[in-house]
Amino acid sequence: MTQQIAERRPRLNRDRVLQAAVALADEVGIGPLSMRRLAQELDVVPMALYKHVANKEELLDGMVDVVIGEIDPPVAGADWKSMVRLRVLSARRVLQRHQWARRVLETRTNPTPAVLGYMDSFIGMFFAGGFSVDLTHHVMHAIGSRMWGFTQELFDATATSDGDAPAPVAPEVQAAMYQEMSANYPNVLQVATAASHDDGSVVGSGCDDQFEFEFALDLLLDGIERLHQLQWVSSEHPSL
Amino acid sequence: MTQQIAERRPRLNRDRVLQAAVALADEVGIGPLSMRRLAQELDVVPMALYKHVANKEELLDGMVDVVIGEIDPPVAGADWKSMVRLRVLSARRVLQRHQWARRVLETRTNPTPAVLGYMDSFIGMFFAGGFSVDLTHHVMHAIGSRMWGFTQELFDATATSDGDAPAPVAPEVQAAMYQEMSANYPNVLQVATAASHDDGSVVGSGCDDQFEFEFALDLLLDGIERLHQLQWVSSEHPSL
DNA sequence: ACCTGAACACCGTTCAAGT
DNA sequence: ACCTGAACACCGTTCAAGT
Repeated sequence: MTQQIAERRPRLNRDRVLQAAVALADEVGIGPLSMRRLAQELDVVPMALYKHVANKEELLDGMVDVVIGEIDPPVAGADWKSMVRLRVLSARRVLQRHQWARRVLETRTNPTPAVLGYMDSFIGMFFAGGFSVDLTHHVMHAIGSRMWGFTQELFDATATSDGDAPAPVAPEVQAAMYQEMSANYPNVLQVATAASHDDGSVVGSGCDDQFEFEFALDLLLDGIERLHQLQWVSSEHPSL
Repeated sequence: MTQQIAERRPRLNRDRVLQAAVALADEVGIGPLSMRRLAQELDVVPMALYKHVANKEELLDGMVDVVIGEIDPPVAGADWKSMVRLRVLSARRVLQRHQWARRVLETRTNPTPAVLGYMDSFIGMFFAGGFSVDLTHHVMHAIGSRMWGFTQELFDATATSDGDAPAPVAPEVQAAMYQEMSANYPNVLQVATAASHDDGSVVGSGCDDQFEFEFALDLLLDGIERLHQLQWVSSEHPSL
């Protein structure tokens, strides 16, 4: 009898905890994800989680590992540039499915095995392309978070803190914003309106995130290719 | 008499709150900065702060504004490339004095006037250099957080979460780490050792952050210069 | 071996009251 | 006009106890 009831809630284990945490974060965002809330979701008392995860930091580490596991492995038999490009765009798709993951990734203080594994195979793509260790090192820094398929966009319109849809702005408020912008930030306004001339909003970001991401990625990849062809070495510190 | 005592603790105002918050964050880090702790530092009950700052988010906004105020204005009469470069490096010095500011900046959900002002004058440097609105827009995205003098470095060794110095690693632990790295992450190890061959550590980042920052910055600036010279326009979407 | 309950030391913020 | 005190609804985590 009690066994029957127990079966309706299978034994907790690390994996079930992590999967539930990822699902919960996907649903409600990272802010409301607390140990207590997660426990509740699993029909368990908060302290039960601590048998499977040392503390909240380790929970977040585990969640990151789950997400990284979803990134495609490198495609075989292509040149380094397309391998890198495709991998980055795959990572991007994954991180976009788990909006919270970007921020959590940024707050990890030391890399988990999954993170190191990803970096290792990423570096391997440059090595396979004949890059020197030296150039590869600098290139990894230059690519930075783009390696994970995102860039640090301050104030990206899609990322509201509470996970709600952006609040609709009343027309008169929009007009007032426009006034203030044109008086104080004419350059910002010019760029913003040019970027969103085909959608209705004035200050909202009407620009194509994916295009911007690829623009910057290709700018970097082309620069990197040039350095590689020139057999650039850092010890000489020449102008690029 | 009571007036005498009151003079030893001058009236609170918004500026005093923000200055104290910045000083406290500089000292103890952003984690321990709570409304309660800040109030204590100001010899005041927590709720007293709420007369000068609507809530904690607004406090953080204000702190960001204080920091941005320390960035040098653009130097006059130089070409766009050196103007941008110098400004970014000035921002970098400021953000390095206030280590917490990077993370706080990243969590702002909508820009404060100081942020908009900085962006506006940043965009102005490209306009003054003859850039089209279109190219300027994409360039701003590509530069991203580098505009503020930092890049999103996951796991940078200087940023421990608690603000303590990195824990010293016992030699035998270091040896074990080396073993594990060479077995599982040979590429990471190769890059890491090459970068730190002149300092003692094996896995610690012995690389020159400033060099890496400028490497990536110049890679971008050179690519941007090339596009500008070619009068690149996004509507044609040519290969870069 | 795994889960529970009660407790501790924190948060940000509200409300009504004091001066 | 500004500051206070008590309270509320949350946190992560400890410890000792249950099964």
